[in-house]
Order: sequence, then C-alpha cells, then structure tokens
Amino acid sequence: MASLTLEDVARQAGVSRSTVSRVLNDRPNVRKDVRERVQNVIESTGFRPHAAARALASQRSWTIGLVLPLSVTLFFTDPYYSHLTKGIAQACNQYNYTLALFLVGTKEDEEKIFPRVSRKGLLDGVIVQSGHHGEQQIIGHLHDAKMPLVVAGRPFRSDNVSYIDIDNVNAAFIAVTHLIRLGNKHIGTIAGPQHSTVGLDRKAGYVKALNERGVSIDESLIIEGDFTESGGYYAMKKLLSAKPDAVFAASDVMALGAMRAVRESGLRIPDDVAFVGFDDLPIATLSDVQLTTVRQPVAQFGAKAVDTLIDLVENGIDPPRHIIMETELVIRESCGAPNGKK
Amino acid sequence: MASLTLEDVARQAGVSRSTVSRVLNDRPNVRKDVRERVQNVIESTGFRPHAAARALASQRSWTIGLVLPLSVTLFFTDPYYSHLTKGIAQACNQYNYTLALFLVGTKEDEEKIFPRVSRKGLLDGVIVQSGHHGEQQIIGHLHDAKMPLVVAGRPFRSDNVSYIDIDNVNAAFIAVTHLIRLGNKHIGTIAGPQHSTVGLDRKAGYVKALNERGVSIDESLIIEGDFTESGGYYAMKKLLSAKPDAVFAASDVMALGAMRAVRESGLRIPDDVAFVGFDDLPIATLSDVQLTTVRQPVAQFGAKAVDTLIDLVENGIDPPRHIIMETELVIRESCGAPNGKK
DNA sequence: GCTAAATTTGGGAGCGCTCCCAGTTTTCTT
DNA sequence: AAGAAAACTGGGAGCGCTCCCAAATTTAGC
Repeated sequence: MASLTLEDVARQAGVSRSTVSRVLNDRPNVRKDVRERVQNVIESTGFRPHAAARALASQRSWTIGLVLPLSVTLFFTDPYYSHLTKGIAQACNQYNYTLALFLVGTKEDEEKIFPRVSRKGLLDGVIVQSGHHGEQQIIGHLHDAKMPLVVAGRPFRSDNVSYIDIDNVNAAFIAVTHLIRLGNKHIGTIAGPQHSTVGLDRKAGYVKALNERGVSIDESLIIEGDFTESGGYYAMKKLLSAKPDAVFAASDVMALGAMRAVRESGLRIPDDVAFVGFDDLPIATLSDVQLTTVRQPVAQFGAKAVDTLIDLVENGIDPPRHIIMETELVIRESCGAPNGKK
Repeated sequence: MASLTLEDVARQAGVSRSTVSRVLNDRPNVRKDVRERVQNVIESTGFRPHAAARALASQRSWTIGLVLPLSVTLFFTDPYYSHLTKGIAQACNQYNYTLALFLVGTKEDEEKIFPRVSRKGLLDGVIVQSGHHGEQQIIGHLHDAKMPLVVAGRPFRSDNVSYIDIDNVNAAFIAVTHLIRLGNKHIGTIAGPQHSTVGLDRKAGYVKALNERGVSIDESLIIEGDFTESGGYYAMKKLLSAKPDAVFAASDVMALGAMRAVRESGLRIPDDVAFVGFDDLPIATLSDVQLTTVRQPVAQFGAKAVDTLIDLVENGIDPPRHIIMETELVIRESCGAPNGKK
C-alpha cells in the first residue's frame, strides 16, 4: 500500500487526474459510466486523498479548533464541558470535519497554543469557550487574523464577533420566579463568578425576578461561587447564616455541593430549603433528591456552534451572527413543587 | 497580512528560501548574523509557516489523534476521561503537536471516523482508548495501515501493538489485601464490565487477594457494574443482600454510587461497610466520607502515551512498546483505617 | 447534415513548504 | 600563501492535490 496517489487511481481507471478529482469531490461534468468506473477503482484500492495535499491546494483544512480556556479545576469538575465537547465532536463528525482540541490551563499553554491556532493551513475556523480571563485577548487576535470564529457563550465585548448563547437573564428570572410562586420568602442565590458573563447574567435574572415582585435585595443572600462542587458547598455554608428558605444555584454542580452542606447542617430538602439549579446535566437526577433545574440544550448548543462556524467559513465572517438558544425549567423534587410547597 | 510566505520572508531578509527554512526549523549551518537577521524578519512580520504546506513537503502533520470509543454515558459520567484527555492535551501542547479528538459513540460515528483516522497526511499517530466493543477492529485496521498507535489500557489482543497500562491485577490485590488486614471477613466487589480488560483484571486481583488468604470466593459477593454512578448504586443494592462488611469498587464513580445506596439503607461507612475505590479522581475526596482508593496517575498516563507515540512516529513502530505505570493505595476514611477498624 | 452550443475531458500551473545537491565562501593546515 | 577541508548558501525538484482553461466530444437546433 505504498502511498497511492490520485494519479495512480487515474491511470488505473484510464482517465486523468482531474476526472478523479471531480469524482472524489462529487462535482458535476463527469459522464455516468466514467464516474462509476473511477468509483470502482477508488473503492477497490481503498484510496483516500492525502489530507495535507488537499488542504494546501484548496486552502481549506476541513479542521476546526475548539479552544477550552479553563482552569484545570473546571474541566475536571464540571461535566458541562464534557457535554459541550461531545456535542461539538459529533457535529464535526457529521460534517466530516476534524476537531482539534486546545485545552489551555496555564499561561504557558496560552502562549504555545495561540500561534498554533492562528497558523495558516491548520484550521478553517475556531470555537472559543467564553468565561475566562484571557478570553478577550485570544478573541481579539483571532478576529484580527480574520479567522472565522464562534464564541460559545456571550463574550464581554461582543461587537463584531459571532457568538451563540442562551438567554441567561431570562432563564434565571423564570427559575427564581418559580421559587417565589411556591411561596418562598427568603430566596438566596449561589451566583457564578462575576468575572464571567454567565455569572453576571444569571445573577441579574435573580435580581430582576425579586425586583419584579417588589422584594428588596438582601446582599447577604447572594454568595459568589466558582462553579465547582466544593465552591457550592462553602458558599452554602456562608449562605446558611442568612437562613434562606430557597436557593437558586447558578449551576447544577454548585447546587449539589450546596445541598450537601444543607444536608450536613441537618436541614431537609426541599422542606427546609428548596433548590433550583442550572444546566440539567445528568448529575441533576443523581442525588437523593432530584434537582429542579434550568435545562440548557448543551449538545445542540455544540452542534449549532459548529453549524454557525461552517457558515462563517463558507460565506464570510460578516455580519457577525448572534444566536440565542431556548431553555426550559425542569421541575423535579428539590424545589418542593408541585405538592403545593415547603 | 495577505498570506506571507517563506519566500517573502527570504526576500525581505535578503537570503534564500532554504536559509529561512533552516532558521525556522532550528537547523545548523546558518551563519550567526544571518540567522539573527532572518529571525528578526520572522518576528517583525509575524510569519508562521503554512501548516498544510509543511505537512505535505515533510510528510509529517505534527498532529496526533485521540480516539475515545465509548458509550455516550461513560464520557458524560466518568471524569476519568476528562483527566486523561487533559493529560494528553497538555503533553501535545508541550511537544508542539496538535491534538485531534475523535469521540465515537455510535456505529455511524465509527464508520465516519475510521477512514479519517487512517487517512494519509492528517495524523502522524493515534492513541486509542481501550475497553470498548469495537476496539479490536479499529486497532487492527490501524495496525494494518502501519499507523503509529498506542493503546491506552491493555487491549484484548496485545500482540504487536504498543500499549500503556497500569498493573490492574496487582493494584486490586493490594486494595483488597488492605481490607482483609483491617479484619473484614465478607468482602464484596463491584466489578467493572467483564468485556473489558480493566474489569477483568481488577476482579482477578480481588480473587487473588482472597485466595492468597485462604478465603473462598462467594459469587454472591461479586456484582458487575458498568463504571457509572447509578451502576454502582444498583450493584450495591444487590450486593447488600449478601451483607458484605467491606466493598472493593472497581472505580471511584461506582464507589460513590454504592456508598449512596449504603447510606440510604441506613448503614454507616466505614463502620458497617468499608470501602475502597479505584482511580483517585478529585471526586474521591468530595463525599462526606472521603474515599480510600487506588491512585492511578491519569495525567502522567496521558503524557506517557503521547511520549510513547512520538517515539513510535520517529523511530518506527517496531518492536511494540509495553509500558506499565505505578499505582498507589491512598488511605482515607472510607476503609476504616488506621483507627484500628470498624 | 451542418453549425452552434453545451458538456466532458486532459494537462499545465500552482499551493508553500522541505530536501538534496551543487556551488560559493570561509576556515584550517602546513 | 596555496590547497584542502569545512561551513554556509541558493535553486531545482518535488510532496499530492485543486483549479483553470483549452481541446475534444457530444448534443441540440433548424
């Protein structure tokens, strides 16, 4: 199998290079019988075009990059990223794109990765996960290099860049409103990091829901977590002194940690403290008390990101696309509904 | 920035293509001042060589593939894969390799992925995670195609293929022996799937430890789990009827599920049932009772896999390398030691 | 049946690098 | 200071594709 080339196939089929290329790429203008003859040779020889040669000639690598800029902790802890990655990987597969993964944890990673991501001939486009300190820098560079780019999650400066997101404010608003309707009076929140748009938006939705019902904001009921289980646990320990009767956690993982803290303190869920989480990952149904939570379509989210990116690659990056996906409140046990209330 | 080429840089530096290429690749035989002049031009122009062109000319893509052949459930549930991926990604980064990720869940995925993985000019080598039904097929194909290949975890047929693994039998042996030494008399195990070498080996270690102490094997104390939390939970429910005083779980995630079942049944850990897990992922320390477990060096495991693969790429795939990494029993609370015993 | 138009086919010219070899310059010997 | 050896440099020839254009063939039109 000494490296078959297009030319070899052409010779065997008794046609020219060009014709084989046309057949290979499903292009028109090949007589039916010729096409079949070529296809037979391709199949019988198991010929596959050389990826690099094709990329060089066509200036398209059929590869997209996924940059996950995150602290080591988060990638380890939060299944959200596994889900997202899976969604993106499957979409790539479907479109016959290769997925290159760039996990950037440290500053050194960043320095090594950046030149590679923007290098010509390697990637057709890039998906960058937002919510990270250095995010603005890499987005800026990529934008300058005119590399097709989709940000997963609204970035801080969203002008001129395409992103895909959910309506975090509204989703949180609905979740908290649900807790209010169930009769809870002291609703706390374990917010996400306030240096990320997700953290900011979900907290804003919490505030908006209380405001709308005329409830004044009690700062001692708002604790910032870091999207980890133990972050949720310690946030809840602090929050307990404010005696909340319900908690909106900005992620399922934090909700789980918080529920652990509540259980430890001898209180019961949902009777003493009701809970709503955010994400609806499989872990939401894993604890003793199943978690009421905001479902975001993580897998479809990934697929849509790939979709959008390919659109950018093929049809130019302007104008930037902004896509908002739907969420849904999934009511289970931890909020105390529908059995009336706590 | 209209696509700078090597030739452009050469012209600006007043040298030839070849010289720039030599500087770029840190090759000798360039006069010091010339090298500096060229380096300056490279830096000031921000030139990066075209990845596809380089790959075509050098027949090396500087990209390796990671094939994670797993059921959707596992990738979502078991942090093991996140850790492994992270380790591999960081090692790639270090060696300036690009990592292409192939997540194969369904049969269709497999069909789409395989031709891409073995396509010339895309990958220099491949790491395949073992423990999957279709694994043998993809390993076989890759081997036939003479694609450098490292299997993570010993595959079923390990002749002629390089792999990296831990000594699962011995690690499990030590874990169970530890439980015996603590005075436990009815030690059960939640084994991994018996269609994987990991599952088989860890169970073998359990059996060996009991045999060595003259304890006869009670089949009702052996339940097969599927490496998921809920798998561990339901396995434990069954196991409880055999009244074990200690359990060796073949993974931390299953141990967690099993401990949940024990807690629900009103028994206490480690007093009524002692536990030892396997993996030592961060989740091992997350539950109320910290898990005693076998630590396997997942991140280094990934790094070593990349190491080995690059060795195969550069020095030929024969003879196959077989690498066994060290494990260590980490004693925490769930086993009841060192406070004497249960 | 003959010309014009449409369709199919082949070959040349790259894509932007690396690698090899020959030619040039510098350094070393004695 | 001359010749040999070593170090450096440049250019040609690809790597295996795609894309364009011109030539050959088929089909259509009247």
